[in-house]
Amino acid sequence: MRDLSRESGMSLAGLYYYFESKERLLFLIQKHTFTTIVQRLKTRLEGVNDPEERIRIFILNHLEYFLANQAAMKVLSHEAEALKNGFASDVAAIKREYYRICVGLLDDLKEVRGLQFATRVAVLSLFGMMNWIYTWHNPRIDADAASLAKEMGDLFLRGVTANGKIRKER
Amino acid sequence: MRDLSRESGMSLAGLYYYFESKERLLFLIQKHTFTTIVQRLKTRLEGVNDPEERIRIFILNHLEYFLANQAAMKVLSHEAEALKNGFASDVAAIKREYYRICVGLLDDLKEVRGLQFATRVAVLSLFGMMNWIYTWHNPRIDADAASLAKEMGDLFLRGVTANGKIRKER
DNA sequence: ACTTAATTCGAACGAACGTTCGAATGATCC
DNA sequence: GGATCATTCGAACGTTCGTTCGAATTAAGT
Repeated sequence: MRDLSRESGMSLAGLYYYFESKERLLFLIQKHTFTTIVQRLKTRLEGVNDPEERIRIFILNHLEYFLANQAAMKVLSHEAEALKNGFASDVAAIKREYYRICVGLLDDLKEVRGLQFATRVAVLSLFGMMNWIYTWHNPRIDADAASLAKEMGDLFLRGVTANGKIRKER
Repeated sequence: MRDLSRESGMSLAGLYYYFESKERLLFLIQKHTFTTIVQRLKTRLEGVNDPEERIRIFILNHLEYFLANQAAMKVLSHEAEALKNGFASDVAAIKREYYRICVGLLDDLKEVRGLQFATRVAVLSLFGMMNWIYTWHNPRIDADAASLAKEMGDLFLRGVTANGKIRKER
């Protein structure tokens, strides 16, 4: 809170005039963040019917937000379980909705293509892949969200062995 | 430190007889953990030459350790950057070695199979996939390390669209 | 101009945390 | 048994943190 006070220019006591506690402030940030991500995702998915393309949109939407707000997402990832029961359930509901959307996208792909895999593990692996980015992404070295979304999409959909195979004398 | 004191049965001051600071204790835990993982991996890789099999061993080794010490790995993931410069470099060296091993495994696969993909992104995506598990794995619901290693290995190597395709009337 | 409400802040409180100190206890060797 | 060293601990110190309080300042309405 003292850090926020310094950075925002408002006194420590002043912050408490607007936010009744540190926990409630964190709650508001989390709620706003996840609501925004879900909302943007829904807009982007409108009118797109191809299951694979929809999954790629999901990945791009997620990565774009994460990289645009990297510092914030780092905090949110770290404080994911910091909310006490009263606040936690509200945020958990939004997260669950987001999770369910991803499950839906994968199940659609499964049905259309006749695939067989554990959806839960696939979804959570995809989240891991995307969320972990806050630990390593360096704007000076690494590509932007669009490129990374393409690469991670290829990886998730086809794996390392099925992408960009080049001819090889044999 | 007070938590450790309570759980271990030794007094708070007693802990400081064995560990000169909280930071040094964290350093020792991190060093021991990562050294153990690397060491076990090297042993398991001996005598295995098939590049794909070697990657599957890497994944299994990682997941087994993570799930066997889930609580500990949760802390280590959270405190990854908590060490001040003096301690950090030592741990960073081991982590870098571990990272380089994984890069080597993927480059081998690339060469033998004539593949083309960004190794850095692939490795870090794989780490994300595996490390994120501490946020969701529930022993009562989810499979054990061996099954998950198989699933994540399939996913990483072939993606969701190339595994377990079932016949479908069309 | 005066009242009322909204906003802002310096200063402090109480709890938690990392750490230290000196004394007590236990073990070892002569 | 006494000297020496290792081990253990209760009690505290200094700092940081989340939070509160009362007063000061500003804005709004009549």
